[in-house]
Amino acid sequence: MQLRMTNQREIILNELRKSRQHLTADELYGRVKKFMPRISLATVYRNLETLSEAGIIAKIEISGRQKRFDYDIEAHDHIFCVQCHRVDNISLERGLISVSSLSLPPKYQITGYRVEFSGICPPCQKKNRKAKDKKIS
Amino acid sequence: MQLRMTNQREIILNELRKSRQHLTADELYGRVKKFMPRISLATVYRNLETLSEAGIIAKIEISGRQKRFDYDIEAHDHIFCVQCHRVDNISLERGLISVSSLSLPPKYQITGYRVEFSGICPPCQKKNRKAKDKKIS
DNA sequence: CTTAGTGCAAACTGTTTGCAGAGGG
DNA sequence: CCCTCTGCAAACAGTTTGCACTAAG
Repeated sequence: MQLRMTNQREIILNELRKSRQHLTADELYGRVKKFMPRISLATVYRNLETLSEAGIIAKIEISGRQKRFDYDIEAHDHIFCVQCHRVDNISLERGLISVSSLSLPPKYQITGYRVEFSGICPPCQKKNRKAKDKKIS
Repeated sequence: MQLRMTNQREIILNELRKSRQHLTADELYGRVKKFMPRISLATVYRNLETLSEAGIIAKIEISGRQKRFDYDIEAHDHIFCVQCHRVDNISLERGLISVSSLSLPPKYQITGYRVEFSGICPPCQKKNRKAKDKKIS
């Protein structure tokens, strides 16, 4: 089963890459629709799945209800905003953590690990400051 | 708004604690129904939400589609099985990772982090071995 | 008594799937 | 031409919610 570079697939990939963000399927759907108004959400889902299986993009499972997709397939970690759920990359030294950091090693056959920071993103910090100012005045 | 210790709440809490596992809402529903056949799944969801808001249990967001709930509210990390999605505790030295481990520090106001190992759990390893043996013979 | 909690069904969100037709290679 | 991909609608899984009734304190 070989991949075809259809118009919709190309636009989806382009939009994800140029966004430089970690978008959900429906965020991407919104962007892609501007170029291709008749595209269906199912097509976006199917392509994101296909592209991530092919290793062209990465599917990331982060706290929150929706899956997000990453244009960057290098191993790296993420930080997400607890308020708006935006996700950004962080570069945490790989190798800092290893199986040997585990006391009480589980009898699992380890395949990997993920580190996920949480916090408040700059835009939300700004929003909070404004809201607070309003309250006071 | 104060908490009442209802019968259903007590059984849910008991079952989660005595399981020593990280159960999903419907796994717990199945267990609780044995004692209280007319309980509704919505009640289980509501109570898990309430109990975790009250800090009596912990809600954990791990890879996979369903949320799981943890009887242990101490800060600790998890490992999950990529095959059966079972979740277990791991003890990773807290303090190993800190904001200062981040090169290129994001401008986030950091609130925490989670580490999630993945692997194949002992029962699944066993299952795999059996399946393989069958194939060969 | 008061008001938090319950059971039920219906709504909702995010995602997947069956199908008939379109279009890439 | 073949077979992957598409749009559409319907199905699905997990979770939440409105409502009238129940029961904890």
